[in-house]
Parts: sequence; C-alpha cells; structure tokens
Amino acid sequence: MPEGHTIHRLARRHHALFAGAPVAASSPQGRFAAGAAAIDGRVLEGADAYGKHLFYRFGDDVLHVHLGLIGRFPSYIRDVPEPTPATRLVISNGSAAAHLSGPMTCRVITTDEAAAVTAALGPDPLRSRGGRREFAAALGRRRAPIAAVLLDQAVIAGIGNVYRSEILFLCGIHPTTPARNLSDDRGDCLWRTAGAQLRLGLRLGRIVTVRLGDVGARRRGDLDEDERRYVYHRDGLPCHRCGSIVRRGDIGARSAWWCPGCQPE
DNA sequence: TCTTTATGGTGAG
DNA sequence: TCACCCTAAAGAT
Repeated sequence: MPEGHTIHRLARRHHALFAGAPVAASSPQGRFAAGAAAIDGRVLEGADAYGKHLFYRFGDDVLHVHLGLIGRFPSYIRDVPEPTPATRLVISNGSAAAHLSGPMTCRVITTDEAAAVTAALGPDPLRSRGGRREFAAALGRRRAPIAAVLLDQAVIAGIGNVYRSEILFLCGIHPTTPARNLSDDRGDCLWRTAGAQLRLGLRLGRIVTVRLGDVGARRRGDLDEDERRYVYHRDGLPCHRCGSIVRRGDIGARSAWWCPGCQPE
C-alpha cells in the first residue's frame, strides 16, 4: 500500500536488481501478455519513480506502473515463490524476480507518453528541491480544504492519505483550512515537512512521523503501531503531544484525522 | 468461511 | 458524489 516513499523505494530496488541487463517478462495472469512480450528479453536501462508512478525504460518503450490502493510489487533474490494466479507481471533475470499484482496501471507506452504523465503531476519532493514555489503557487489558486488539496497529485506528487494528515499535524494546520488562506510560512512548512517525512519514510521503509521524545521512546524500532503516527487512524485516542482526543472526518471523499488541540481552526 | 478494509485513482451523471 | 476497478490480509461469524 503505497505512498511516494514506497514507490521510490521500489524503483531503487528494481533498478539495483535489474538495470543494465536483459530481463525476462511474462504475465502469469495473462492480462498483460502482450505488454510482457513487448519487453521480454530486452535490456532494462533504468527504473524511476515520479510521485506514485513507476517507469521502467526499455529504449523507446517505457513500462508504466501505478500500484493504486492495493497493488504490490515485491522482489526476491532467492527462494522466488511461484507467482499467484493474480500475478499480472513477472520480471526476472538469472538471480532475482519481481512479481506485480493488483496494479491500477500496467502498460507499455512511449517516452513521449511517459513525459506527458509526469508533466501532469505537481512537484515531487523526493525528486525536486526546486518545487517549493510551484507548490506555493498551486496552493494560492485553490480554495478547497488543504487536506483535499494535498491529495491532488497535480499540486504535490507522492502524498497519500497517511502523510496528508500527519503533515498537517506537524505544521499545526487544521485540515479544513482553505488552501489559499494559508500564509507563505505555512505553505513552506507543508513543503519542507512533506519532503522531510517522505525522505524519512524512504529510508525507513515505513511511515513513522512521531518525534521519539513525544512518545517517550529511545528508538523507532521500539514503537508500537499506535505510536508511529500522531493522528492517522487514531480517532478517539489522546494526542501524543497535548492529550486532546484525536478526531476523524471525511475530507475530499476520504477520512482525515487531526488533533483539535494542536491544529485549531 | 464469510465480510471488511486499505497508504489510489477514474469515469459517469 | 457515486460506482467501480484491482488483491490480500485482517477481522468477524
């Protein structure tokens, strides 16, 4: 279940495992048989991530994958399991394999088409240190609640439902605040916090947003599930920082969580 | 053995 | 705003 950090991590791992050599590609499920045939035996030049999108370059052809909500793309170095009947795509070489299941998007496109995909996305904090102004400008154009705007991939690429609530908590911003009402400082805080949290998530391989001091822990490995985040899925529980009861509400057709003490309206 | 849920996104109305 | 797509694991019965 991926936000941007997961996708970038996958791109790095797949690049390390497969780039620079021919790969075998097949579709046990059958639904991607033609696409797999188009890249089978070809040299993978590289794997990249932009926001929540994955791109695998094979000359002028690009394998474009988006995992959606339920997609997975685990890889194996040894003890490669049998693909399940739902495995859409297997990529392998002599020593490793990756099994794709449940993707929202899996298709072979041209480099121009791939460029059009990324052009429609907002800046990705994991790729660009120069996206802050573009992000700030987009906020200024929107009157929708900031919690809804943070999920719009045309505004900022890679944020999902966990990070949107956690980032708003960390910046002390109430989720229903209209985006264009935010000060420049608060917009800066959102951009910097998004980048810092995505980079941390990329490094850890999981989303951990709490400062250890706020939960009285020494190491991140000591944290229980409930202690890794400030608000996400914590409605009814006391805030790690101020003790107020965390609330949940539907914002932008999905649940958002916030602390009424730390994020006043 | 069910039903539910999930860190996402699209297209129709 | 809603139905819908895709899969797997967790939770309920």
